[in-house]
Amino acid sequence: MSMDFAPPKYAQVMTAIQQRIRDGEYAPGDMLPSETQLVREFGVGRTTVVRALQTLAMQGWIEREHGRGSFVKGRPESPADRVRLGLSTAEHPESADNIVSVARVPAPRHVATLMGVDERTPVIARQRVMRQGDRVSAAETLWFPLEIALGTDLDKPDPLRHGVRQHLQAVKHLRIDHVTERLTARKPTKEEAELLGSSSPVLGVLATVHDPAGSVLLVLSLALPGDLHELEDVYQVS
Amino acid sequence: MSMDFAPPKYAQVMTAIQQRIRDGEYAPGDMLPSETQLVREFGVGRTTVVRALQTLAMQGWIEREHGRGSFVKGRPESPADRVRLGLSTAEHPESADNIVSVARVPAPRHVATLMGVDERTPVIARQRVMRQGDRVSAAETLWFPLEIALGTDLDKPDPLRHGVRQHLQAVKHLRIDHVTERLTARKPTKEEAELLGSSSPVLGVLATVHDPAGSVLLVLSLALPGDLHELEDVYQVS
DNA sequence: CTCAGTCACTTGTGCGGACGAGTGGGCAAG
DNA sequence: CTTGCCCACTCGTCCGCACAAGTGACTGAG
Repeated sequence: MSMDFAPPKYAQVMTAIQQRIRDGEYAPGDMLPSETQLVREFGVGRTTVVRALQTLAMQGWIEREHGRGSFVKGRPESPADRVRLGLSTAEHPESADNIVSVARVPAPRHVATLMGVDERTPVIARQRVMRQGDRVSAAETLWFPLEIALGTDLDKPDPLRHGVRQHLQAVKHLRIDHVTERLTARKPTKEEAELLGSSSPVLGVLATVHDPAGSVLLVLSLALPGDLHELEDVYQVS
Repeated sequence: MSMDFAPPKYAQVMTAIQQRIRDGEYAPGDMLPSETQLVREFGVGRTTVVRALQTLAMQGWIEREHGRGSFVKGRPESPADRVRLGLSTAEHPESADNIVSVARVPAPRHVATLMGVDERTPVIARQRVMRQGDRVSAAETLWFPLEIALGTDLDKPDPLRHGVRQHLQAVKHLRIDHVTERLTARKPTKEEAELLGSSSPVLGVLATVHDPAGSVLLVLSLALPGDLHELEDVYQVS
């Protein structure tokens, strides 16, 4: 007996209605069938229909007006689905040709500050580049506290085929919980300019990656040439 | 009889639990009282308790585990509460000393593209600066389609004491619904460099401001010197 | 004509009950 | 000691019902 999973009924009602909105059968502004009609159509109780509709309303698919009905709003805009630069960098797999250097170095001041350690404490610096065609499209340095890198391959110049995040999770059961990003416009450093082959302005991203307890797993510095990168963000005005 | 509003019971249960989490009575990781216990404590039906708990879970206050119980996660972090540069610019009141020029000019290419009109269509350009102490901390230009500016004071060089958003709302009942922002690093234009007194890299923000129907109310170009501005963003990793 | 009342319809909230399913501890057989 | 079963407890879902409250159209009194 396979007994394959049936999703709960309220979810079935939700996906059915979402599909009809996507298909244009229910257009924005239209009034949905009343709860009673949906009860009859799907053969479920009103509790179930109401739960489906209220969840859709919370997700922004529809609007409900007391005494009038439920109305289609459309596909919900992802609420500020900002690009997560720090995270995607930590997840990107490496290959042999994008690792520039891996070394044990004294922490520069801004990195030490973010890690909460003294300046010049030794840390692991892992420098990489991203390529777009034959042009270097980004230069990045990942800084790890020694105790994090201990026992991992993060301090070795071999490429991590599954990305930094996976490696930390698999080898030391360290989990990324949240990321703080600071973004500014600046001139590239000499090193970055050399790697990028240009000294025109870059977007500088400085991200601090934390575990659930708030400890710093790594600090990440990213230089994105302004002529190659644009960050987009859409948001609703309340 | 005043009959003042009592919030619905499920909301009362929610706020009671939220309060206890804020007060530390329920600490992160703690197991909440079971649904049955909450039913007894608040004197409501299980439906009501479940609805409260499920809503709290959706908002990120707690986690529910089938067969084990409900557990405190903590105060939910505001989900990517990004700085809304475009919107705050549209809301900022003006004063006599920060308006640089107001003129009718042909739309430059990137502005025309965003407005969906032909290049060189006449538009209103309203150029302003922001000051921090005695230094100019930002240069911005607001571009309005003629039909939007028509009948408003947007094309007059007098300061709008309540900001552009208020003015559009008050005079023409136009409402801002959503904003699209594109952000990059670049060199300032000659004009911007002159206003800013420096040609070091700037964060360039290009925001398109829409009404509920999707029409463009204005396009906004912002130049923020990189050495004065840093954008910060914190996000949770699912 | 105007206005208030009625009525059918909508959603909002709430209850009690029922059954399913996951978890974890205790207990007895092996 | 280990294994497997049972049982109490948890949350997940669903039902039918009830009443409150907002809306809008229609209707009859004035």
